[in-house]
Amino acid sequence: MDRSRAIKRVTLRDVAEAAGVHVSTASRALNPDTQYGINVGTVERVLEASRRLRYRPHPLARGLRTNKTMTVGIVVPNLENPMLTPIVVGADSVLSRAGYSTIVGNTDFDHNSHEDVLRALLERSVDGFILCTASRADAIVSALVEEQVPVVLANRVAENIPVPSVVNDDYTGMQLVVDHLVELGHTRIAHISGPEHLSTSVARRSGFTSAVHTAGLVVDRDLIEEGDYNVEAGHAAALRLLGRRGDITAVVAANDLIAIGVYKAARELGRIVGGDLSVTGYNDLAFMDMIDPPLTSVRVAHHLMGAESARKVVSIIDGSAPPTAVTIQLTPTLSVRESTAPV
Amino acid sequence: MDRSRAIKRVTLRDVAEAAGVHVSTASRALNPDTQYGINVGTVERVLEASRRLRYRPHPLARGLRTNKTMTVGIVVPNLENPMLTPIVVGADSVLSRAGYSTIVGNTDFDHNSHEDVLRALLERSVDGFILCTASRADAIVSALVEEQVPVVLANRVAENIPVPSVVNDDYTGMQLVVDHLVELGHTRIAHISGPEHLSTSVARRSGFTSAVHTAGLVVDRDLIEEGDYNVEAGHAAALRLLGRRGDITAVVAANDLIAIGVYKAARELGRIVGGDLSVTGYNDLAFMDMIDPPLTSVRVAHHLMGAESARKVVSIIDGSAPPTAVTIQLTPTLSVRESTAPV
DNA sequence: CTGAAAGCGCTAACAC
DNA sequence: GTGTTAGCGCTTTCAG
Repeated sequence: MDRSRAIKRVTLRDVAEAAGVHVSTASRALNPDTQYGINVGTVERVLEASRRLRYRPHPLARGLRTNKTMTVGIVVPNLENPMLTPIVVGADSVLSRAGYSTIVGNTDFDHNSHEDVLRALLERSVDGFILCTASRADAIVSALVEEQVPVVLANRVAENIPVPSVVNDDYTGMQLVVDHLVELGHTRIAHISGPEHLSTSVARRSGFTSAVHTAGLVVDRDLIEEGDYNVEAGHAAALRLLGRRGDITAVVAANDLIAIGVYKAARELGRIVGGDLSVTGYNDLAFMDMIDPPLTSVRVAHHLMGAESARKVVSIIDGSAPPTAVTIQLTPTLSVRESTAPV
Repeated sequence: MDRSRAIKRVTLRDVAEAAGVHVSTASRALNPDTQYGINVGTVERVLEASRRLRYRPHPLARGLRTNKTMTVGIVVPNLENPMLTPIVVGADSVLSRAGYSTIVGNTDFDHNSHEDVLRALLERSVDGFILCTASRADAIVSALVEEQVPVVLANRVAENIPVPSVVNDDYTGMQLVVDHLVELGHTRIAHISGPEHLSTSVARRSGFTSAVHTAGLVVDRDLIEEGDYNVEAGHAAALRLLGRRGDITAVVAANDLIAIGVYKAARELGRIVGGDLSVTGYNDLAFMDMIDPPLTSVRVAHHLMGAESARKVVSIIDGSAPPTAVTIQLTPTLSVRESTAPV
């Protein structure tokens, strides 16, 4: 019984008594924002006592008073997707350094709805959110922002919602890919995009078409397919694409999972990836250099994305920055590997 | 200002007033454990009011009183390791269903020490821990257990510490691997183990030697190398191993990352994986079926591992099970792929 | 500059 | 059965 109290807590009261002052004085002495009006000697005594007794403020008690919990929720569509963990880790790194704890919310598993997960976190009184789950028109995000909850979007943006976002420059990423393929001599370049309701899909798709256009190539409507961001959808889309257009020499996939689906389809159709068919991915997940053939992919600064999102949400929470609708864009690079080859 | 209060909280007081009873009565009526001694009519009225006002108890206030926060900390050595996320997701799924929130602690990044992370979580008043970070002789885990903090170990066990664990049956997993190789006719089978201070390394290694022995083969000392659980260590160990023993036809790696390191070494030495050299991994990470050649690996029920750990820690927290030193072993299976072939 | 007192929202003795 | 009271540990008026 009373297990969690086995380590008896040192309270502010203990510190105050040890320093020979009142609790309220101790409280003020310990808080940098309020210790300005306290005798230096008193402050020193309280600090010393606090150190000696190893005092740690009780987060719940403090939270109850201040209505701040020093936790932020980071919500991801699927923690098992290896593109999301670096974002979480990057965010957690910054947050923990700033004294915040990170609560991870996973939406896809168990069919937890996005809204349920957010509600649950909100009830837990998180101080703010980093959302990797926004769709382009996201009513839930919109509601959150309207309720003045500190929110930062990562990876995806939402349209017409005044909220800061930290994303990859997907448009530029696609330019890199297309330029690379054009340099290799490709002229029939296809694209398998992600679902239209996600901003990444749209940005990558328009980056693709614009780059193809700039290269002086035709952007044929039937060179574009849409699929979900997973292997199966990539597989199906590639079968459709390569089935109806035998002249395609390169497929630009909107992410690595789709690219892997393309690999499977190519194998079934007797096409050689890195031989008569070039394939590119996006995100440059771990192991993409180990698959067969190693995948040319756009490297995204996911750690930085998480870190920047965290910095942003912290500054909004502590009021040092307004929650304005800015978008921080991170610059991608291209990892060229054997899945792309000259025509 | 006062952003987080934008959504004005409905308090128990509001519910009590709406139901025409005292707060304490409302509290009792709402708590299944205490509503036994309350008029059914009263209970009904309170419940109705609570529903109507959308009352949600304030977790901090409740936690301050009860010294329970309904959060558990799950600590992993590296969230970006794809073998750990399914454990986290499996645990989170069970925990959230039981009303708990999950706080993830990541130890490796930023050189956060194991102890620092645990202390931080403990100060946040988590109700219990799921640790994927235990070493065989872990003083920190030992201290935690002594302080009567509810702890469950996942994936790895600690020796001589009375604490429940949920792990894979690594011994059996290795039997599967060795039996498979022996069936293919291999007689010079090498092993690259993980670091000795981790229980998984020891279990897999002894499973390996015992199975080799059972098959009537010699367990040569110089057929075994030790390395960390990562690609570089696997690479280095494989170079040493294959360098000194040219007759090796199969390498059993203690995990998939080591196996990938073996792939690299084999390539450098002109050996063909799946041809004149068979290689096996352990964990069967995502994409291991897509690398070149597809890796034969031991499939571990990571989701289940997380889920079982969560069930266990919850039952310890709520007192329905004692924190006895039991070990739950999960049965692995073998995913046979092209990295293993007849001699 | 510091102490006293109130109270965040809740639960749990203790009355009646 | 239900109300009264106290208090979890902290911050923050308000006095002095």
